[in-house]
Amino acid sequence: MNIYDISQKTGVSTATVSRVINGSSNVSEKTREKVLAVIEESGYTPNVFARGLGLNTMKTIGLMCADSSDPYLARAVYYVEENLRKNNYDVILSCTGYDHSVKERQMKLLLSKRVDAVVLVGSNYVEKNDSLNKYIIKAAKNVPVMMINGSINAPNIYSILCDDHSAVFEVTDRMIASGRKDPLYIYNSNSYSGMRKLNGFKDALKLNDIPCGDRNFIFIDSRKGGRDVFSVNAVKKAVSDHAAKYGKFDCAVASDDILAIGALKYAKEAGMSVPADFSAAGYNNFEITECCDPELTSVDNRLDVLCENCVSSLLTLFSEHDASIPKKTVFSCEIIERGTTNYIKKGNEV
Amino acid sequence: MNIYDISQKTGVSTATVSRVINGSSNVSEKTREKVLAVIEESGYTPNVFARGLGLNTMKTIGLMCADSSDPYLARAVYYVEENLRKNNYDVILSCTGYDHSVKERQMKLLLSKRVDAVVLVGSNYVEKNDSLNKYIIKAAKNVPVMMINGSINAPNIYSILCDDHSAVFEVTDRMIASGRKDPLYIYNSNSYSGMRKLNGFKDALKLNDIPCGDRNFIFIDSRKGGRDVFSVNAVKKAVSDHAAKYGKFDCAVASDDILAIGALKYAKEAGMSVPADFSAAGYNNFEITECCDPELTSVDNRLDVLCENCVSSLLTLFSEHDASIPKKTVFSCEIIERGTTNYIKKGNEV
DNA sequence: TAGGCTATTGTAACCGCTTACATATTTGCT
DNA sequence: AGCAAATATGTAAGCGGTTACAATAGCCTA
Repeated sequence: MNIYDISQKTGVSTATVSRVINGSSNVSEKTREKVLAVIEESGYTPNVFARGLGLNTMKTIGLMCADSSDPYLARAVYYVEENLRKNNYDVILSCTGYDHSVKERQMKLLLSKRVDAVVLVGSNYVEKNDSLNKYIIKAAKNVPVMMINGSINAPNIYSILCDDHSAVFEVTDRMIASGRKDPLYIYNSNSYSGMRKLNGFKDALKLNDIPCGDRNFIFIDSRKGGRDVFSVNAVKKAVSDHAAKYGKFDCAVASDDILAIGALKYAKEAGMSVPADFSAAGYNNFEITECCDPELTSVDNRLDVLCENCVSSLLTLFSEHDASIPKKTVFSCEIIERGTTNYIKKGNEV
Repeated sequence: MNIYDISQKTGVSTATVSRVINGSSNVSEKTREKVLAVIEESGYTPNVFARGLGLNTMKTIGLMCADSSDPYLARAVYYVEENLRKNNYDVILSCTGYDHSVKERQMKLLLSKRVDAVVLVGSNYVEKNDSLNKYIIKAAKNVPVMMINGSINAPNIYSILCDDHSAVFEVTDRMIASGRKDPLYIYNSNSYSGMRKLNGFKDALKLNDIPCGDRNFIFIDSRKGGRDVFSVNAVKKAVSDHAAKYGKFDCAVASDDILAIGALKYAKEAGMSVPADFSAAGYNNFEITECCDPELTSVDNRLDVLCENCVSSLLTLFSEHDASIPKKTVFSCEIIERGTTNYIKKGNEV
């Protein structure tokens, strides 16, 4: 069943059938109806390969992320897919893990499928001289690259970010304003956005004249070892070990909700009450924030907005030949206050 | 840059180049090397559309699920994608939501892309006379359909399940054995696996001569209303309302960890201590089980095993022309005991 | 009614690859 | 050396669409 069969059944040429299928205006109403009727009746579907061959596009975009089972990335994948599908684009998903050589290889595969664009989400493509980085820049010559929460400054690469720096700065600053003197920062990634968060914390300490050294940081590499390293209990142990070495802290700011919950668990076991003795704030504002007692203050980084923006930019790029979209778009985050913090300076007022 | 260019540069025919690319054995070693060298040097990539046109396949499978941001489904998506990619298959992801007409439409789209197979995950395609059901059966005539945690009995449709019935039965039975007299079941789906879980609970009550009526069930439809309905706090409220109407319960079995955590939150607020006065068990065994205090007993349903099996079955189907794989494969679950239950009959022994 | 214009339709080349079949080259034996 | 069989390579016909260009039909004006 191909376009020729349809043309035979209707008594018109394949060109006319093609015009009907593609909604060309140069077809008489009578012919259009006749053709559509036959197509409907015979259940004919155009062959995408043949079409792709001619047009060299298949309305498909490649979506790369390290691990689509990570709650944050899973949500990003969902939003991007949802928005693209609404616009009749398909998504080829490619989970790469965190190894750069794997990422590079899989991106090559994606491009060999002639995707119309590549979306990189939650990426840590930062190191300037990294081979992956160079490859991405090269690839962008053929196909637009959108980075969600990542950034490379090169032609045809666009980034969409949330203002992680400000968010962590603000969280930390409020923590200090509410009377905390000794903040701990727990982070899990040295990606582009990971670094921006880290600097937000450092800047807040600096601005408040709080000394800042090794004792103020715990790095837990969520990319290595999976759930043995990154689970709530693993984090609890890490915080506990850190405190054994450096002494107690009165609050924790974290780059992910899991980390903050690990810290809270440590605090409780150490006999501190929350938020009186120990305060904590997470990041991402996932459901898990409702699971602990008291509930976790967290940062909502508007992933839905970022993803929507990513897709609409892409569509603009596709629709207009010389369309121009911003190289970099930054959205602000929102701090969601819950029971693990008492930002209203309670400590000071009493 | 196409196969013809390569053939010109090497001085052989396009047929020979094609043979080299596809690893045909009928090429002399000398020619092969020469061709590979030119391909490598020129960075040539075969056009997948042209190839697909001839072969009518693109080594791509369609993966449908309701919501890839749901932790359970996200994990399934990840495992399936990972295993397929290892074997050089791409995955087109299609998130459908829970509306059957949308599912049907998107499955059509997937098939129009000539995917080599469709994987349906976490599906509730059960009602026999449903239009979607009929459509899937029809579609399976053209392309194999694998169902993970779903089942339709028809040619070319294969299901891979975990034994949800036994798991919930066992959880409930142990609950009763440890002294609980008044179990509540909270569930969120009337899908195929949802029903099997529900029946596991009912059977356990029956076997233990515990009366079983409306008061023993809360249904929270996770498919409607999203996080307003399905969040921990929403569940807490639902359980609280239910208890207000029917009186207190001494334990809860749930079809998802979130539900169990909601119940625990209710119990705590109602002044009960866990697990002395109130016991709970969840399902899926996600990280969230470590977030509550005490930690949540849950069922590990071996999603990784199911997904791996799904992919390897698919590969068998593709590789051998008349391959035969089981119509239905059932894996058993594992109960992970944590602090919210005291199965060792503590209650009785004291 | 011829001529000119526009709206509609048809013809056929092209997209880049695979592969059946035809042809050329080796190889192995007598 | 001569010949059959095995191996290597080439030719060209699809695969199923899209679309530039050509052809035709329909309509209006002078």
